Amino acid sequence: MKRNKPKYMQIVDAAVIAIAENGYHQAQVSKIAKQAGVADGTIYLYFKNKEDILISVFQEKMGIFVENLQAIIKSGETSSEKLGKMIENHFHVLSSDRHLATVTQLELRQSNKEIRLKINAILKEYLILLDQILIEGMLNGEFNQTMDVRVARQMVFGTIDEITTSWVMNEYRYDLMEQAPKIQQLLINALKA
Amino acid sequence: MKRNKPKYMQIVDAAVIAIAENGYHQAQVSKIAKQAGVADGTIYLYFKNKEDILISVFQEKMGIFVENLQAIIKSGETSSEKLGKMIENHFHVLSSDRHLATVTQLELRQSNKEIRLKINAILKEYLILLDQILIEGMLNGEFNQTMDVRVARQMVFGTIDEITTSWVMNEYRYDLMEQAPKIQQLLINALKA
Amino acid sequence: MKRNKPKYMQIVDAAVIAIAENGYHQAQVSKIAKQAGVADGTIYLYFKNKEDILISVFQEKMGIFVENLQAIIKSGETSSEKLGKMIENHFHVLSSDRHLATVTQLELRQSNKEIRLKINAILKEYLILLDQILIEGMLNGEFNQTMDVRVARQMVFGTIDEITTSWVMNEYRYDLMEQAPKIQQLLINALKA
Amino acid sequence: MKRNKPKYMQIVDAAVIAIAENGYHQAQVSKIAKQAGVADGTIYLYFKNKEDILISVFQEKMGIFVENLQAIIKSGETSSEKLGKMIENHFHVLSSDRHLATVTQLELRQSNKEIRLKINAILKEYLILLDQILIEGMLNGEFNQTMDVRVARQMVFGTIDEITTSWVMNEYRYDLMEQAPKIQQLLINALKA
DNA sequence: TATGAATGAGACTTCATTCAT
DNA sequence: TATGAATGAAGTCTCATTCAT
Repeated sequence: MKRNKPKYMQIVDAAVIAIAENGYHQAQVSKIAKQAGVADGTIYLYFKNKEDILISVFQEKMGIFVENLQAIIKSGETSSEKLGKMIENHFHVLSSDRHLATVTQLELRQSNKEIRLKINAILKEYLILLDQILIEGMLNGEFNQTMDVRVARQMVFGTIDEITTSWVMNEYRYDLMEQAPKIQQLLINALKA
Repeated sequence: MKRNKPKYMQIVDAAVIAIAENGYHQAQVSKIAKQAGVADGTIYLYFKNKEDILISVFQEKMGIFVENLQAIIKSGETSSEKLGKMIENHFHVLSSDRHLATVTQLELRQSNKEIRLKINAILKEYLILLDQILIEGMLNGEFNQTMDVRVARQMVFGTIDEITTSWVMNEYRYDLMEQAPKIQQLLINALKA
Repeated sequence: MKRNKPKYMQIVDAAVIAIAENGYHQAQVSKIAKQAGVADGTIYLYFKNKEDILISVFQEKMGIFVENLQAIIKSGETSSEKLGKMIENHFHVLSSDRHLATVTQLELRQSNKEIRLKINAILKEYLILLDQILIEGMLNGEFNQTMDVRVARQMVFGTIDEITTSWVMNEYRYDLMEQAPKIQQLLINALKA
Repeated sequence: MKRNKPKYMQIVDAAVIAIAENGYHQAQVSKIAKQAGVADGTIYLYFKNKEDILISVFQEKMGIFVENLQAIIKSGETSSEKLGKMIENHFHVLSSDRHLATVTQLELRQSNKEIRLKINAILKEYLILLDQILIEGMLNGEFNQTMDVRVARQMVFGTIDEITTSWVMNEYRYDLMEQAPKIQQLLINALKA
């Protein structure tokens, strides 16, 4: 299993840095290899092609969001609290790694449709967990029981994503974490029964 | 002024079609020229370079949104009604032109950071109008007077944008206009005093 | 029609020289372009890819053999004389253009199976004409009427080809044309009734 | 002496299979190693480089032809009979090992000029034996005493080689051995006094 | 002897842009 | 204005070979 070998994550991390610092189209395989401290050819012992690196970046990093969110869901609080914690977690992960934030919010979106479809498939796992929170809240009476879950999920994710992207495009000029309470309030207001 | 000559819009429209049909990275200048019925070189009599075509596409098409929204704002209804009409207008324009929807929601986002910054600058005009609606609603007591306008605007725009993008990625399988009332309800709920 | 434009043959001829002088695997597209006095990209206005250049080389040059052989067949002599003239023509064309001889006898044979299959298809036209001579000779009683035409054709072509290849591999050290009468005699002896 | 160690022939045989099954350019050292059941690096304990493997393949396999032909020459029959037996032997060896036939007739010819020169040097031993048969036949009056031995040899070898190559390119669709009598007749006719 | 992970040079092709007509 | 043939820079990936174990 390639993913367990040390160089796999070494290259994934190098890709994040290379893409963040050079931009998607200027992050040539040779730059990623140099950043990772390996030869160009070594990349291809761990990844099928350049596309595979990019998808792996998203996959590995998205894993952090998903794992944290799974823990949040199990935490046995109210649905509103879970939603709030999800937003905090999302902002926290990206606040702590600006390279990653730049890559996921700006650079990786420049990839072609094929890659973006694969990225979306990975994202789906995260969105399913979000749906869980929403449905749970509807069932336990916290959230509006007549709302359309898909639309609600798109509102929540769209809001989080837009806020994060703006923060990156504004070059992290303000504190992303500080935005969390305001958004929580707005979204919970929108959803509440 | 180049913009008033007939071939200017002819090329802009051709670009929308070429990009929608071939994808951003496969919409070479020669394809746009062919679609417009002009020679490759002619493009450069009207546009500085390829980037200039793409920005012009966004600029010309965004104008429709802005003009409509200006009319909506002047319509003298409640802020909630204005917000609702804005959403309807947004969905209506994109529903009526799937090529344009594909281009703005999917393809143009593959452009590099520089182009997207310019696109964002054009978008700003639209967002300022949205801010106007929100502030007006806060002043007249319809909306929560303590909310952060920027965050509220990002929620509204992020939600609209995410819903539209999902609709395009799902290949227009459902009716976008039908989503409007649900979103209006959620968003007005979120914002209301 | 690309083939009628002057640069088409210019590139084909440059390819023969570049391959003869550098060897098949060292005849990069950039070398062919340089030899032809055009930019690398210009090659791709006339040829689909590198493979297409190589096949075109064979096709265009093989045309000379075929045209000459067609004239020989029409010349109204005995079948033996036609066979003799075919051999002379074959040797004459390659004697007069050592670059071409090197390319067809040595270099082009290093190409992959796909290219070689296409080359063989082109060669087929030549071999069909050879079959015509043989069959005619069998019908008019000059050649053995019980022989297997395919085997006879393979003997004639195999002999010519082996002699030419040896001549090239021996770096043209002897006069190829001088070999013709000896081969004519042997082959006509083999075939005669 | 490396050649006597068991892994030497193991690798040579693996190379024949790997090249026959994958084609010359797709028979990477790693594939040959895998087919031989050894590590890539082990190859280099027995062979100087990849070229050395290919030449060794030809050398080892050519040995069969040469040994058989030496026995035929010693068999004390007429020169015509010896020539006939040579053809039969040639066809028999390749008929019995289609992998080998594919490799010698098609794949190995894709190698570069340098390798083919070395292969030709190995082939020379075989051709010298063929010359022996021809000269003997000329001296004892069976064959035409005025013919050019080199040309005659090229005719015989060129014919055999062309017939075998065609058989391989036609994917062994007909019986190679059945061709032998026809060729014997044609060639002996060509050579006879 | 044997392994196999790591190396790194090298080439085909695309496409935005130019400029002679 | 309009044309379109020509330009040429630039990047992904393969694979023979090495060498530490």
